[in-house]
Amino acid sequence: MAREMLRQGGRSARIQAEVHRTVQDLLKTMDRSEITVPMIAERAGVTPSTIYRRWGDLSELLADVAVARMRPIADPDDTGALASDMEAFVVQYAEEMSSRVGRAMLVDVVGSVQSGAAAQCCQYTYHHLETLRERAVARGETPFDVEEAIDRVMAPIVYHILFGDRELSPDYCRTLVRGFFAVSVYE
Amino acid sequence: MAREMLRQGGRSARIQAEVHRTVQDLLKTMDRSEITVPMIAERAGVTPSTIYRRWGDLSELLADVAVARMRPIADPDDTGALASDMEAFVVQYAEEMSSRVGRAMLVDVVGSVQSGAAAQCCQYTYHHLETLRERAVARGETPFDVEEAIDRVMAPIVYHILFGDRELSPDYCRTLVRGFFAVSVYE
DNA sequence: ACCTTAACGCAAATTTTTAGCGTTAGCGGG
DNA sequence: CCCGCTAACGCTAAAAATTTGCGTTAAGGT
Repeated sequence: MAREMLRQGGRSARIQAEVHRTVQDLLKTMDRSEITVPMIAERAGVTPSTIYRRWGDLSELLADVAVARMRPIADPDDTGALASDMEAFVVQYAEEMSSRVGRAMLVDVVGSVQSGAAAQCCQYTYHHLETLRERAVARGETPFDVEEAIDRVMAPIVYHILFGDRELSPDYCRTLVRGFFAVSVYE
Repeated sequence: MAREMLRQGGRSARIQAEVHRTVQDLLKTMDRSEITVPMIAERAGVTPSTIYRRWGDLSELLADVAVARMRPIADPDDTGALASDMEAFVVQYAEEMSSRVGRAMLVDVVGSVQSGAAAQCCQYTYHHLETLRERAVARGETPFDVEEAIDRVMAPIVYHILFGDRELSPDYCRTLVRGFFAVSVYE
């Protein structure tokens, strides 16, 4: 997530927004491996050195853009019950992330050792699951352990996306969720 | 894994071995982000163009080296019982892969879209687990589902390594293994 | 309104990557 | 065992990307 900006407004913010938008546009058209910093700079109307100084290199920039895209814009859908809430959330997550660009985003985020992009990314999913949990509690349903949900449901999905060793059908996702609720094996 | 070599012996093989060895040496000394192709080429005694032509770019080369390093040299230890076999295997895997270079290897492998490095990598772990399963069957123990083991045990470990959101203590690994054997939730 | 300095643009210097071309040597056939 | 074919390499020049120095612009505080 780049570094914390000391100056958050004005020109600096405009450039960040423009560069982000340009990268997202390019990702629609071409493959991640074809994108270069000078290419982004030209389309965004900035000089390459600005990008290098601010983000360090291409992979950091891509990771920054990825976490920004993954930032939740809304809470998960409320379907009325915990099981269906989580099912919907997980299926949608798998669908988005198993796409060509989705996988690339995960790889970029995970590849960003610095800048805490990886940490930020899994904070987002943690937060979503926490929302589902609180919602369940408010409904009077028996809650669940968020960390266990990550291990039992999210982790397998991410694993298969990254290693590409298995198709991620909605059915498979639902099986994971049902297995999770069927029995808790922690503690 | 580069591309299939049409010529597998002689000079070509020597160069591959020398480049691999050089990369591994460099990874001990410096960070992955500081390594460059010309740097590798010089130390390995080859011209950079050779590396570019053969591996394409740095990330492909690093992924190639990573899978080569991850190639199993021996079967997992035989401790006499399935549960302890898997415990030992998983704890060792977590230890190796959560290290600085181990994590970098995973990232490189996962980042290598082409070349099937990712597929090869998870084939290795699949094979190891399959070995444990066959061994268990031979002993007359109740076998287990390898894919379920990947989902329930390996996936969480890889997830936490890549996102760095949790310490991977041996205790945590053992909890995963015990939870896996305590109950099967598939099918 | 003024001051400080983070962040930028520009351009030169450096490094990395690509591409052309001649040479070396692995491997199969005679 | 020797020969021919060509994959793979080395070398070099050109192209592209990255780094760096320095002057300029404009946030954000006083």
